[in-house]
Parts: sequence; structure tokens; C-alpha cells
Amino acid sequence: MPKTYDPSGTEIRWQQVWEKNGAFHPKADSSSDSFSVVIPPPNVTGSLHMGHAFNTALIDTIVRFQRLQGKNVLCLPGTDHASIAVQTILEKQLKEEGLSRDELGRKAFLERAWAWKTESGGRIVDQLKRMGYSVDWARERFTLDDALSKSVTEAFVRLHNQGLIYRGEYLVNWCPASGSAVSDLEVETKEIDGYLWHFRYPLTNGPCDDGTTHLEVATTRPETMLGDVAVAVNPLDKRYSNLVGQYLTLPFVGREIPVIADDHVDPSFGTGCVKVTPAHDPNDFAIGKRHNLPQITVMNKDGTMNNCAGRFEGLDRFEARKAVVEALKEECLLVKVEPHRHSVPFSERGKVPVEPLISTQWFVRMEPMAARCRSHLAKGEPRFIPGRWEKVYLDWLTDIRDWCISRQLWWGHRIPAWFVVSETNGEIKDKTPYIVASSEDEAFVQASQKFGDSIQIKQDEDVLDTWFSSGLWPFSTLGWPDETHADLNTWYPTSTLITGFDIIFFWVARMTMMAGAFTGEMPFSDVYIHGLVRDEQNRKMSKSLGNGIDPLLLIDRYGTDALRFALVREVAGAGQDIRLDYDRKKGTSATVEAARNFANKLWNATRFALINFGNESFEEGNEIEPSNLQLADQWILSRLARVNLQTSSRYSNYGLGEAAKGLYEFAWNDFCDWYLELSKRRLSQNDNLEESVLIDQKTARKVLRKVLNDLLVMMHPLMPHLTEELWHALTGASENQLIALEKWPEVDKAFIDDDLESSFSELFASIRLVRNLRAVAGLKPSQEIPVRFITEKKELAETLQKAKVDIQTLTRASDLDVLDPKTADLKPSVKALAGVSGELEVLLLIEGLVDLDDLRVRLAKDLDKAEKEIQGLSRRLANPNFSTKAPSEIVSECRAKLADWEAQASLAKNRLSNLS
RNA sequence: GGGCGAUUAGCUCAGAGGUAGAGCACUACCUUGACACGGUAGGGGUCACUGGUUCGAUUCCAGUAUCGCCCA
Repeated sequence: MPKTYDPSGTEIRWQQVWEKNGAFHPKADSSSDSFSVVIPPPNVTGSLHMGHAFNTALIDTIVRFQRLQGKNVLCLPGTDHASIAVQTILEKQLKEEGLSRDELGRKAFLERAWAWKTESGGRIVDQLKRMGYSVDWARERFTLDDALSKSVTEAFVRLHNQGLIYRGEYLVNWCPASGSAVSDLEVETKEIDGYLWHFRYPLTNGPCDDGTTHLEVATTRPETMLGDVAVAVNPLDKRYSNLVGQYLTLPFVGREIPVIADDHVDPSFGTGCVKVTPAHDPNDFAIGKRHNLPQITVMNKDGTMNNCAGRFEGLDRFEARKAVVEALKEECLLVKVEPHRHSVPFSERGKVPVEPLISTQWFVRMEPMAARCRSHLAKGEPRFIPGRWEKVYLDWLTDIRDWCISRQLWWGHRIPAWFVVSETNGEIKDKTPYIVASSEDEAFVQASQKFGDSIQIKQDEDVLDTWFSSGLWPFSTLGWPDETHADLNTWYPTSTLITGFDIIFFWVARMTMMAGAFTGEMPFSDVYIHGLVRDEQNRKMSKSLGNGIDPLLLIDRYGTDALRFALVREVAGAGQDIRLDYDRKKGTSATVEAARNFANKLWNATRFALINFGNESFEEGNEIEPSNLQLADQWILSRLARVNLQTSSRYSNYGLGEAAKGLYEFAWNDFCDWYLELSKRRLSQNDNLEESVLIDQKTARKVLRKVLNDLLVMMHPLMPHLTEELWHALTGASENQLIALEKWPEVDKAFIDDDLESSFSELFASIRLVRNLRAVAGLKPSQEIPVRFITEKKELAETLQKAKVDIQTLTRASDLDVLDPKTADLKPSVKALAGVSGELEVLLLIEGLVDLDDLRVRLAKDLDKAEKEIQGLSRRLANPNFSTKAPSEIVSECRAKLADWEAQASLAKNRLSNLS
């Protein structure tokens, strides 16, 4: 074995072995307990970023743990077609070639899209494989696969038949950049520094009694004035009460529009007069409905002004804004312009302001579906981890708005609706009758029953929102709508969903709603919500910001296991965001490097074991005879049992970061720093070997092997490749045998021994104290020195006595005695350096080796510290309230501490006076 | 405007009603037969601020400030 672990070849090799062995391809008919997870399908928009790596690390840790628990585990992978995102990419490519999608035609465009999918999807699958993802590639799905498309059609038809999908004309969020409607969730409001333009509309019938000639309105979007159909004031606003019911003449277009009164107008904002443009603003749309006003659309779908805009026709909406303002100025109607910061809705994908536009779209009626989810949630279905996200989910399900699901795009699931276009010369108009069916043939049959045989039908041009198909993911991937499918019966509902909080509404809620509608149950029992990966400036890592780190860069440098471990270790209990440090210039990450070093530590611990095992085979050393165990063996076995219990509980309860940290501490501190060091002396003896020594060596090797084996299995979910490699080296298992498919180590609770663990803490403290004194004395590491331990505490004295040789080895003590203060010669001597830890006094006999001035400084410092502590503790104990009200164990603990510090102080005083 | 989260060592973060911990970084010493991707020892914090509850608050409560997110 080389001195350092090189992950590069090892990781890929095990990935291949796993796949070749079908290690993660479970059978659907198994009778053991099932555990299933469907992965959040990444978009085929390029490649994966650190957020995916994080999600993957968490899912795979959980999934591998469950496999070690003996469950029949399915982790199902796949990708998502990402309608808008992919289409945006492709159209950009086309534009660079000087083409448009219409020129190319739907068929050729879709061919390109599939080519893109093959390329991007392939890259993503490669990346997922390099993460060591233990998913079942044989069950990989893509949202546009035939089977999944079939379930989308089925879902659409069923919802439509239940009246939960309808077609209607509403104000939708129009994204002029992608030329499509988008849902409310795809709109992002941003604070923008804009202006508030004040201008006047003259009264149609001239000045009224009080001499008013006009009304002044204020708006952030002057260009929409061309579509105004009224001006609204608050009914309680006395300034304008006499004008309600009067008419104004709209400049440029000459339309006469009424002044109306509406509660929703805020009299304190702007002038208190609101221009009403129902076709271009959601609030105005509502006012328009209440007052039965017409809707006048003044824009085309590409964001230019239409023929209702009069002389402004053909201008882009932002040019029109300037032109309208200019024209108002010319006509002396512009009163003033104020800088004004306000919220503007932006299209998340198109990155341009959305235009509220009236158009005919397909919608899902959400309330009945949401209501079903709310009642499930009342029963704790699903369970959110951390729990606070439940409220976020519930709030969104309450007062929910209908979901616009049609997109004027080509890449996606085409809406299964056929229009009877015989009367309209083949054109689909808003009022054209239609049939929703699962195929064109079926649609034709149904249509001809209604409209006669000589009809012509044409499928809706639009596709569905990508999230419509994602909402079906947990069951469409398992064979739904075939309700007898073995996968569905074995693994549905799934066990847990693991995803980031940013898609709770988009995805989690849509899945629960769809699942409720089609399967009658929630699609997963747990939802584990994790945070996002942020960069060193605390920004979310994203493609558009360009601050994403390619996980492969870190994998190449440090290895997959290091990256996985680093990511999981960062997770806190509450599921906060994690920040990953990354030096862009050097391409390094201290966090991942630390994890890489840990991997190397495990590598070397195993290397140490193997060097000591020689030719001994694993089987031959399997059984441990308890009577042969030394205290150190008992101690590490006690620690091991405790860590085993703790770790499995943490893995099962989503305490992944804690599990990782706990294993790290156990492996590095308990096992490597102490147990391995303690075992060296026993293992390295090689001459004059008596029978008892041979037995002891064998025992040490057995314990070493046991601890290492269990540690590797427990570490496996976090560092799958390294542990697979080391486990094979340790056990000599063949490649048909995998740690990935091992059983979680059984806990021998009989080994758990609190007293032993605490006396080992004392032992370690005493060793540290000796080392500390040695350092203070400035002794060379190689310098051996006589050491004396003095304590009244019997058990401690016994432990120290038993561990005498070990202590000598670890402290370079030339000789060591454990003395009772009653019998020991305690005459202070300058020749000794003393320290105290708890009820233990330590003397280093360092005749002529210490600089007395240094010693004085140190002792004075010790004294100072001890006196401060004494002061604080005495003050507390002197407080009658404390001694009467505080729990008695706290009080006695306090007294013990005080006694300790007093002993320290008097010792230091004695020493100091002896030095002077 | 409503809600949620954060504020602890130089950095990234844990923590818990009994005066604070880790990793990295830093300092000194050490190339000892697992590991310098290492070992040993060490330095470093008014736990954002102000009140309250309590014998005792960094921890619980209320408020303030700053930062971030979600919803309108």
C-alpha cells in the first residue's frame, strides 16, 4: 500500500464494479422491507453544479445507509426535459446561426432538442456516476420518455374529465422573451429604480362646478395609458367625490373613460387617482371585473404596441414608454416625474419584465387538490424535516391560485386536446370547440360523435409546463398508470424525498397534489429539505451568476469521497445553507482538502493494521476472547459500540452532518490518536515472545480488525469508494462481495462502560499533563525523564498503574511511579516540575534541566488563573440562593471544582516560594 | 406590509440554562517503523445590542440593529 491514498483510479474502478455486479439494481418482488427514493431529476440544460453534488451526497448517504440496514432499496435516477430552459438555449443557438424556430419548423427543431438532450443528459449521467451515486441505472427515466409521456397524457385527460383542468381567457404572465405564458411561480419580482409619472386627463365635458378641468393620475408604466378604460378613486376620498361618474378623454386615442370609485385605491399613494388598464395589470384586471369594464389590449405578444395603440403602433413597449411621455410633454399634460423605486415582475427564465396579457390558456384548478394535501398534512403526511418547512408548504397551499399549465413552446409534452377546426379554415380560435383525449384517433371518434364525420381536427400547438410532468415523477417513474406494475407495488409510496427548499412550491407541492389526485396517498412519507450551496460571498451558486463550481474540478483534485464528506459534514441540524470555500485562482478548497486528509487518515490506519497483520487471514482472527482484552481494548470497544448506536440513529434521523462529525472524531481522535498509539507497543514486540505476549498481540490485532471493519462499514455511506477499497484490503473479500451490500455492524452493548470511558479520559488527561509539563520545561522530545503521579483516588491510581507501560511509552518517561500522598515523600523540591489535573498531581523529576525564570512565569500564570476561578466559584457558593435553589449535583460539582483549583493554587504557591 | 432564518475564535461553523467547542489558519517543537494529506504542545472569543425571567443567560422571553431568504 502506498503512503498516501490516490482516489483517481480507485473510485472509477469501484463504480464500474458496482455497476457490473448490478449492486444497486433491486428486484421488485423482494419480500424484505422496501426503501425507495426518486432523485430530483436534473434539468438537461448543460451540466451539474455543486448544488446537485450536495443533493446527491445527501441522498446517496441515506440510501446507502438503508441498504446496509438490509432494506430492499431502490434509488431511481433520471433527468427532466426543462421545457423553457432548453428551448431558450436552443433558440439562442439558432439566433447565432441566423435562424428562427419558425423557419426551422417544429419537426426539425425537436430533432435538435433531442440531440441536445442526448448530449447534455449524457454528460449529467456521467457526472452522477462520478459522484458514486448508488442509483439503479437500469431504471433511469427521462420526463419525455414514451412511458412518462403516456402518464402525462393520462393525467391530463383524467384531470380534465374531473373538471380540474379548464381552458379560459385570463390575464397571464407573458414572457415576451420566450414568447410564452409562464406560471406565477416563474415570476420573480425585483426592486427597480424607476419613475412615477404624473399626468393629466382632461374632463370630457369641460370644467365642473369647482373649476376642475382635469384629473391627475400617477403611473410607473405610462405606455399602458393607451389601454386605459377608467380612472379610479377611493370612494371616501373627498377630493374627487364630485367627479365620480364624470368622463375623461384619454389623450392620443380619444376614448371617453369614466371616473369610478373603488375601495382598493389607496388615496395616499401618488395623486389618489389610479388609471385602470385591465388588460395589462392584475389589480386593474380585478377592478375591471368588479366594474364591468372592457379590456383593451394594446400590445402584441412580442412586446410591441398593437393597432389599439394608435400612433404608437409598432413600437417596442419600452420605446413606447419614452414616446408616450414625450407626447404627453408636448401636449402639456405631463405634470411631473418623480424617481420611484418599485417592484417589477421579471420572467425567471427570460430575464425580462413579464407583461400581464390577456390570453386563452389551460389551467389546473388548484383548490380541490390543495385541500386534499392540507388534510393529509393535518395527519402529518408528509413529515417535513426540518419541521419549519411544513408551515411554508401549508401557507402556499392555503389561498392558492390556479396554475397556468400551457406554454407556447415546442419542447415538451404536447397538450392532448384536439380542436374541431372545420368551421375555422383550420385555425384554432379562442372559442373553437375541442376534445381532450389520450390519442388523435380517440379524439376523432369523440369529435365525430358530436360534430359529424366530415370534421377536421387539429391538436393544440402548445406544450405543458415542465412541472406538470415533474409532479407525476414519484409514480410515473414506477410504472403508473399501470397500477399493477411490480415497481409501483414494491416501492410506492416512496420513503423520503430529499431536495432543496427552493422548489418546495414548484415541485414538492405539485407532487403531493398530483399524487393525491391519482394515487390517493402522499407520494413520500418524509420530505428532507436541505439548504443551498453558497459561494464564498454567500451567493447562491447558479449558472446565471456564473459562480457555480464544477464538482468535477474538486473531484479531480481531492476525490469524490472527499467532496461528499466535506459537503455532508457541513450540514447543520436545522438544514441551513452551506458555504463552500473555493479559491478560484488556485482551484482549491480548504474544506474539501480537510476531508481528503481524513480519507488519507483512514487509509493509513488501515495500512498500519495490514502491516501488523502480516499473513494472518481475516477468518482466523474473527472471534475475540473477552478475558484476553486489555483495558485499552475494552475502552475502544466501548467507544465503538457507543458510536455505532449514535451513528445509526443519526443516519436514520437525518442528522447526517452530525453522523459525519461523530465518525470523524471517533476515527481520528479515539482510534488513531489513542488506540493505535496504545497498540503500537503491544504489536511491535518481536523477540522473546512468550505465549501470553503472543495471545495479547493476537487480541490486539483482532480488536484492531474489528474496530476498523465496523468503522469502514459505518463510514461507507459517506465515503463509499475509499471504504470499499479498504474493506477489500482488510478482509480479502472478492469483487463479488461488496461493503456496499454488507450488513450494518451489530452493536455489542455489553462493551459500553461509562466508568471505563471516564477513567480513560482521566488517563489521557494525565498523559497530556505530562506532555504539557515537558513542553513547558523545554525538554527535547527524545529526552527521557522520571515521572511521579500522586493521587488519593483509588480507581484512578489503579488505572494509572495498569496503564503504566503505556503511559511511559506515550510520555517518554524513563520510570514512573504512582504514589499515595499519605505515604509519598512530598517534600517540595526545585528539582521537580509539578502540575495538577483533577485529583491528580504530577511531578517531573527534571534536575538541572529547567530554566527557573520560565518556570516562575508559568507558575505565576497558573496561580493567577486558579485564583480567578476560585474567586468566581466562591462567590457562587457564597450566594445562599445558589446553594439552596440550584440542583444538588451542580452545587457539589461546584465544590469539587473549587477544591481542585484550591489545590492547584496552593501547589503553585508552594513551588513559587520554594523557587525564591 | 406579513413570515422565516442568521449574528459565537482571523475564516467556515457546531453547541447547550451551570463562565464556550471543532475544522482550517496561526505559533513552537518533532522527519519516531500508519500517515508532514502527519504528530505533540500552545495562543486566540464581553457568544451583535438593550431590557426581562432565573440563584445563575451566550443559551429562554421581549425589543433593537445589521444581513439574507420567502410571500404579497
